[in-house]
Amino acid sequence: MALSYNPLMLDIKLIRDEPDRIKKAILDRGMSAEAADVDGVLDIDARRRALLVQVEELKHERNKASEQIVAMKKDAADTTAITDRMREISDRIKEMDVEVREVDAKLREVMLDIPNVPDDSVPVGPDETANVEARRWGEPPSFTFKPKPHWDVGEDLDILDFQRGAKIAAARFTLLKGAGALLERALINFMLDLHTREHGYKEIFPPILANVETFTTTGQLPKFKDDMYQCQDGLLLVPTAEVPVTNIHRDETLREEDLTVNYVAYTPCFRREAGSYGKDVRGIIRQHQFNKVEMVKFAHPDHSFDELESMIGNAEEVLRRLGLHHRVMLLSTGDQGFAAAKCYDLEVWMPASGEFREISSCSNCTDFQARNGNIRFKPAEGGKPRFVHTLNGSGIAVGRTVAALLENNQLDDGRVVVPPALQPYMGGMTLIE
RNA sequence: GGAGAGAUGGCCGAGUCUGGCUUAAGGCGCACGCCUGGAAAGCGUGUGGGCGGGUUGACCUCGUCCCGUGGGUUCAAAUCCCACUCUCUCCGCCA
Repeated sequence: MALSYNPLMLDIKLIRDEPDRIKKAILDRGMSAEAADVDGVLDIDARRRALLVQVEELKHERNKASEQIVAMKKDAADTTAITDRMREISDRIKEMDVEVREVDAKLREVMLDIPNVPDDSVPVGPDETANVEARRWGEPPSFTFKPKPHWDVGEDLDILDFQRGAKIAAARFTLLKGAGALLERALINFMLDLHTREHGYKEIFPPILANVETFTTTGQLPKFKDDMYQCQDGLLLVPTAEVPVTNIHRDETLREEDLTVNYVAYTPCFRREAGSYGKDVRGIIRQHQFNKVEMVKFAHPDHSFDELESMIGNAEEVLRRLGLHHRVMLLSTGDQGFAAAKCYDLEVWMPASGEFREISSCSNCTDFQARNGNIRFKPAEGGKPRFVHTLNGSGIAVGRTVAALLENNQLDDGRVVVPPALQPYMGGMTLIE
């Protein structure tokens, strides 16, 4: 009976008030006006409101008549005439309720195509060529020999086993052995300890299967269904901890004084990687299953962009402690995700290929996901609840960190140096050999 | 997997059998006011959210919807019917 429709991505009122700004944002992202139909949204929204006025008028009439019938019954009066009339009105209401529901569904459908509005500080451009380097840390290591790609380093040390990973599961699954498995586990613990003890995050271990509502809040559904592994009972494997952790406070109203809420979670992540068949076929850069430590923040709208700076800084700190050369890229309008208002990528140096590779991505989704998931806070001063801003970022991708360490820290004899920060997590091991 | 019980506002809890002055009783909590040297007690007032209209800021005001979720019956549903979800108790199975 509830006519309110929930998942809207952008604020419909914002589209009503500033349609031109939204249209510009869509073009800046390199999307076509057909792909994200602002005028269509406005049109359907107007129809919806006109319909609501009519049907609510009828409902008002019905409620009044109800009181009247009660009074008449008390006087033992004949109510046939009025009930007959109300029968017709009720039928009409039922029809219109159906119409409203249809229009709501239609509105939701077109709204789902409208992306978040990029922040003013985001460089405008069509794709990654317009990204801006924010800063760079360290120096690329120098080698007296030709550095091997990480898959060769790993296989020669017998710590990565691609053949058996494929035998057990499929291509893009890798078996970690011995010091490789230990390194993976050490990195997870190192990252979690860093973020919980020094960066003020609360540790979470969420479900790794989640339902459709959860996936809808963060925007993976309905648009990216093909990249998700689906299980029975309507559950899906999470592609990142962002999905379950952002949903912790779905349909909740937080207290303003509790913001910012900082969570960090280690989970395995599962991605079908549909449509990336040719890419990164060797090594562990692109896997169907990989481990990731993820940071999630629920922030006050006034501070969310400061929180984004702090979050990317927290991700960078992982690489600094491991001594890995890296740079931070501010993504352009055309390269950032659908839900993001602003996004930094953290890229680590890979000496074998001589390029930087993404190892973390930190986004401020402003109120985009919060509206979807109805995640709000009550202002301490009183007044209506407002939507929080949600942020998420890798802190960082574990498998890619293994790859970076194997390549950057390899010696000419094939052994790999364990960075000091990691040694306590590996039983004092200083060399993988 | 089997059997049973339950889900009502920030919380507790009545109402459901017997549909309609229920715009959900009562209590607790909270906020403000009175009282007080100050406090407690006492007294009084107020106390959710969504959507929409009123020339869209805020405030105000009017309407509508929300008693786990979704359908149905009816002039009218917290209340009757159906399906589903979740919680609790017991049994079975299990790391």
